[in-house]
Amino acid sequence: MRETDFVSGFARGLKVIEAFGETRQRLSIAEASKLTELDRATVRRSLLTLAELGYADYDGKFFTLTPKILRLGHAYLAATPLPALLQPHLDHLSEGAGQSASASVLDGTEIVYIARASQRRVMSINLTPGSRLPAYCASMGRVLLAALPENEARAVLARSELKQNTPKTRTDPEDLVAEFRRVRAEGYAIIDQELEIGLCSIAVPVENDRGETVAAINIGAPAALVPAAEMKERYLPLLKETQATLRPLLRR
Amino acid sequence: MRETDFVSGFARGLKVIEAFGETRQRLSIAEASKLTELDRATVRRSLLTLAELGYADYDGKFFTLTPKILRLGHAYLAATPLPALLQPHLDHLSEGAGQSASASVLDGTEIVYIARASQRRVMSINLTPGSRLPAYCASMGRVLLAALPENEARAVLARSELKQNTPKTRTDPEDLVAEFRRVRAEGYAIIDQELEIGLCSIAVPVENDRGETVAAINIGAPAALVPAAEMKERYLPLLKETQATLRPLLRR
DNA sequence: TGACTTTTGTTCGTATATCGCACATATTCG
DNA sequence: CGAATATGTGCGATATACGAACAAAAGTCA
Repeated sequence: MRETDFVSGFARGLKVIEAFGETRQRLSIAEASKLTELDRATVRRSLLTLAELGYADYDGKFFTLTPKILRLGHAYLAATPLPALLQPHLDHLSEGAGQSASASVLDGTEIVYIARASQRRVMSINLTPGSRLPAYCASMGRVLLAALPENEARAVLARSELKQNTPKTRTDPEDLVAEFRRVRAEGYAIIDQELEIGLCSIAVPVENDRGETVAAINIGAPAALVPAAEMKERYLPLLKETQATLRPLLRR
Repeated sequence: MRETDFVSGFARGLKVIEAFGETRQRLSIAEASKLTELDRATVRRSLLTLAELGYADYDGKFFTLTPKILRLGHAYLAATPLPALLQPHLDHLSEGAGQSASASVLDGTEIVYIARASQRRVMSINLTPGSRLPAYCASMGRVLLAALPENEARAVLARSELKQNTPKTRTDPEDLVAEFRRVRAEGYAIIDQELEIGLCSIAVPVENDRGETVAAINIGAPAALVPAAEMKERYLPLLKETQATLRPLLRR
């Protein structure tokens, strides 16, 4: 790609949109400038452009995103059949398990939630479609990484910041690669409080009719209610059942 | 706002992102150019920028959005507490009713889904967070419009394309304004196949502790299973219960 | 309170990047 | 093959970004 095939004004604007999120609902020009490391004048122009287009509100001091911004992510969710296809199965899964069920795909070193059926049970983590978690320490991430050729999985780990989130978090690349082999062989991954104390989850791949992994689904539960040792016997059958139901529905 | 406070390259890029969606998963440069009415060279630069940033894939012929694009809409969903707060209540509602439950807010002449709990039952409409429907003929839209001062509601109607979706669709502004009054007085709105034949729904406002309407929630059902006349007795109590549960949770 | 410091928002001139056109090239299809 | 359609590129006109300077507001402290 040539230098002139890049619209930096567009790239800068997208960066500004991403500066929201992370619990930051309202941003002043100066705050957005710091977060994006862009010049205040530039950020101001981007924000005013967003406001002019109706993607943001401006009260003279703070900018707030409007629901119109959802059109952008929705362009993906609507255009990709997968999320809509998975949703009812997640609802079923969630109801059957009495716990939250989610679906995600891999994007670089992170998993991205594309659909979710939550339960009333309050979890400290607030996940919605579009939420991201590091792949190496999430059950769906393990499943998705295990589906990659091993050198690619290693490359992702090399790019990942392997952080020790809890005392249980596994951060050794060789250890993780070995776990990927086990996941591939046994068809599921369990995370026991590696992401957050008190949170366990179990995931299986969603495969199309050719056996290619196109996403992952999981069930998450509080460790206090469901010990990691019980995750497999309680939820794996449900997940496998959903997996089998989905396979023939996924053509390509 | 001065002329130079607008970054047209950014605005053009956002338009290109929105060209996806509408069931269009893959777009060539020429297709995107037609949809956006932008010059091919411009669209090409925007698409290559998206690809360079990882928001799109390019196989040399077609561009496809990647899950990374969800970061943009997620910036709103994560920053706004409302969707996450409502989700578990929608799940509860959906489970209790055995039908899909949704929450939305008003954006101009349209309602935007911010959370949803769907049921296995297959509906022709595929709704996800970010989906949009015309407000005048949706149950949540009626509720949200009824919450506006009457002159504002009239202004929205004036800007709306009041389309006759089905023989049952009400399109007369005066008739609609009268219905808004009834909705305000009785606290709920029912749509009987005005949006689509075979689809009924009932909605109530979600109010904060000051009584201001901040969103709407609804339950939708196939007319074949639940006649419009039964919607009220079957689902209104559930909706009211949820409404009452939510009110004290919504501070401001 | 009032003077001083720091932070934030806005404006301006200019160097630079982008736009859209026109043309060149590539691909598709009858 | 030739027409039609799609994509890539060079260039002049135009729009944008940058950094600095200024203005205004907010915070700080005696």
